[in-house]
Amino acid sequence: MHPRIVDTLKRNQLSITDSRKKILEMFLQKKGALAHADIEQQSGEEFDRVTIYRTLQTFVEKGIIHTIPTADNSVRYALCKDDCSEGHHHDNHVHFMCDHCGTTYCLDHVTVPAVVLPAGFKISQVDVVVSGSCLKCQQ
Amino acid sequence: MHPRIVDTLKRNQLSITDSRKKILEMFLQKKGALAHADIEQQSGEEFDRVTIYRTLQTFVEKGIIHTIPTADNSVRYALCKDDCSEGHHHDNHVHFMCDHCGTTYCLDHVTVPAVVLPAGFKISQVDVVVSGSCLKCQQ
DNA sequence: ACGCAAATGCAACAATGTTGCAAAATAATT
DNA sequence: AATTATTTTGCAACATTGTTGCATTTGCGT
Ligand SMILES: [Mn+2]
Ligand SMILES: [Mn+2]
Ligand SMILES: [Zn+2]
Ligand SMILES: [Zn+2]
Repeated sequence: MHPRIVDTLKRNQLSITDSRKKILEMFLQKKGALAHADIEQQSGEEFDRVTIYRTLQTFVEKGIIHTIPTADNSVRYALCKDDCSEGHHHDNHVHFMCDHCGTTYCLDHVTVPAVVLPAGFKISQVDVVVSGSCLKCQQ
Repeated sequence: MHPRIVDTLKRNQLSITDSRKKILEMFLQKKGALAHADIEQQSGEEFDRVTIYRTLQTFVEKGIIHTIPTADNSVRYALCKDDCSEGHHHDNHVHFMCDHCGTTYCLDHVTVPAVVLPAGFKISQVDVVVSGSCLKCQQ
């Protein structure tokens, strides 16, 4: 088991349960975005669907993972960097989704560009989601 | 009835039906994004849910409307400009969704900024979706 | 007006997500 | 370590969203 797991849960005042350990481990290993369905498949009947929904919700609230908007409106999740905390996400990087294999990447080193809007719009968050083909799927 | 309705349908080789006329009229009047649910409510039992799904699908394919990715992963649609055509959308403008009232705007005059990705990623589309509070909801 | 092609409505289904509540697991206390 | 208090889980039931097949209806070209 990944050493950071128990640590992360404790730091966020979450009790250490099997499902939380397992789901957090998936994110630490996979190193990419996961959808609810991915987790359900990979865990293979081990946990109830509802538990997975609630665990993901909790992780998002605590700033452990963030949601990723995608062009096809499917919900994906990925690990946050350390500076996210309860109710305060700072994941202002670009996301990429491969049209071919569906893999979703957090491009941590590509920050979202500044956007200038007409007067009257107050910006709270800018999401940039790029689609195309990824490294593996280049033909 | 809006004069452009029949024209638009004919130009796209679509037969003129009640549901298509009515749904297209909603987009021409509303001047903003519509969700499937909005259309269902506004049309009030007039059409079957399935017909609305199929009409929206057809309009997207023909380049009459485009989908809008949102931070909360709900599906919205808005009118395309005239230069979109069957299978070829050119709606590369920024979208704004108000956290307060939920209204979604096409900011036609704000083009999406260029994004530079690490080598290996081939870009086919960039979506920028901004959240915040809109003109009406400014406190 | 007629016949063909396309669109619609209905039913049935699938996928995704939410809620209430009793049982089980975890954490805190003695 | 045993007991109690608190959280979390699993289950069932339900809601929402979207898809598919097929018979019926509608629109369109002749
Ligand atoms: Mn990310
Ligand atoms: Mn738009
Ligand atoms: Zn790929
Ligand atoms: Zn608003």
